[in-house]
Amino acid sequence: MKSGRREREGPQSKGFAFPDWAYKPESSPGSRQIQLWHFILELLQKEEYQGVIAWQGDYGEFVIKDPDEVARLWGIRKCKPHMNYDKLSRALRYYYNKRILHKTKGKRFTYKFNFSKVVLVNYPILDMANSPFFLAQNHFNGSTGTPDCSPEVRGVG
DNA sequence: ACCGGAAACT
DNA sequence: AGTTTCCGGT
Repeated sequence: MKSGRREREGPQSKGFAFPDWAYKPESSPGSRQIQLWHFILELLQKEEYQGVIAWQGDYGEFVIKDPDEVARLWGIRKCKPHMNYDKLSRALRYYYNKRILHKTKGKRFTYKFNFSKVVLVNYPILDMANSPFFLAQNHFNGSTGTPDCSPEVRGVG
């Protein structure tokens, strides 16, 4: 039988799930703040946000059901009170060239992840054996979405 | 709604 | 580098 870890699967998710190691606590080396695509993944992972953003359609495809709310939540996380969908979507558009995302044309508020890129670039799968991802996964899942500007995470020293 | 250049900010 | 802000164009 397969030795891989079981994939996360919500009760009502239609067979779609990320492998556990796709979850990462923070951003890639270089930037300290959470990245937008991490945040999107985070919302997508939680069932309480299925009315706001959810997987839909093809593999890796998701639809933003409530653009204003997603923008609001992103604004809270980044402490940008004036965030809106216009600006958030600009950030998503920068992912096109980076090949992290692309737009599903014709479908409103619908984008699609390029998992091969997202996964391979950000997580050295080959190094999974002794990677901190399995540990990080717990950290990630335990995250309640504390804003990066929160005093809790800001300066302790 | 969606696109992408340009400049500013971190 | 990864956005945030702004905006003219489709």
